[in-house]
Amino acid sequence: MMAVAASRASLVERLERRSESSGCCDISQYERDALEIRRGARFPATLKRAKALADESRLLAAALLKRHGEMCACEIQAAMSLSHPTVSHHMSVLADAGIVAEERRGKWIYYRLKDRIEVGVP
Amino acid sequence: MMAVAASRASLVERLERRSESSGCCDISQYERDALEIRRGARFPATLKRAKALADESRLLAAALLKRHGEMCACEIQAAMSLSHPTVSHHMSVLADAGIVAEERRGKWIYYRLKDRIEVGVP
DNA sequence: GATATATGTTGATTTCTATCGACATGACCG
DNA sequence: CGGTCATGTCGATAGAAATCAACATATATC
Repeated sequence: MMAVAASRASLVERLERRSESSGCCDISQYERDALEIRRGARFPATLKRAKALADESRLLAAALLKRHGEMCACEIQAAMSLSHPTVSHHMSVLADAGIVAEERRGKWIYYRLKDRIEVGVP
Repeated sequence: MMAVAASRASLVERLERRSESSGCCDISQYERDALEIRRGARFPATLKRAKALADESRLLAAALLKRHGEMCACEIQAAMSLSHPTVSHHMSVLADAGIVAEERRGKWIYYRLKDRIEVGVP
């Protein structure tokens, strides 16, 4: 706690030194700025999509779906060369992030990419 | 090793069962497909960019840079509310992924967003 | 209803990554 | 040159996440 305060104090001084040479605002303005971005409508969803695509297997699944349009879980598993629980987990992450849509047809589960899934900077 | 072979064999059977109701290819075709995508020009760079943006602090830094155009390391640190080594590490990850450009001016380091940094599905 | 099959869930284990204190390096100034 | 300051690097630690065997649940068939 003391260490945090000391670190913040030295950061305040640093910002002040920089402000002598070019425009700069108060440390708490930066903090508020960050809070506003985090609380923005797009930030949490963007972060979630980025995390979902930040795994090799999951990005591969997305790329496969882009190529084939629609695939069954067993096909995705074949391409990933992983165990079925792992594939189930990964596809659940993609679905939860709004990247894929799933559809059950009897015993089989089919996946498709959704629209507007690119990760841009919010 | 034996477990892997048994698992793959059961997956082969599963793919065959599905192929009776709709088109399906051989397991090794899926494996080759995956290898081709991984080896593609865009896959590694896309994965790297996704990983870089998949951290709350780094996505925040990118969003701040989008808003302000250019920021000094100390300003980014103020917004992130993290220690300077952590900020240094994060900005290094973003630079390495080709998301930010850095420019040293004396003792100060300035960062800017690069063009075309969105993460799409390759 | 019993059995087989496809996939979801759980928990343990391993791997990966964010974080920071300490130290190192480079720029600036007197 | 010595001292100060900004940021890079290192190593240890804690937390997050990928992985799979075992178990659970849902669907299909006889």
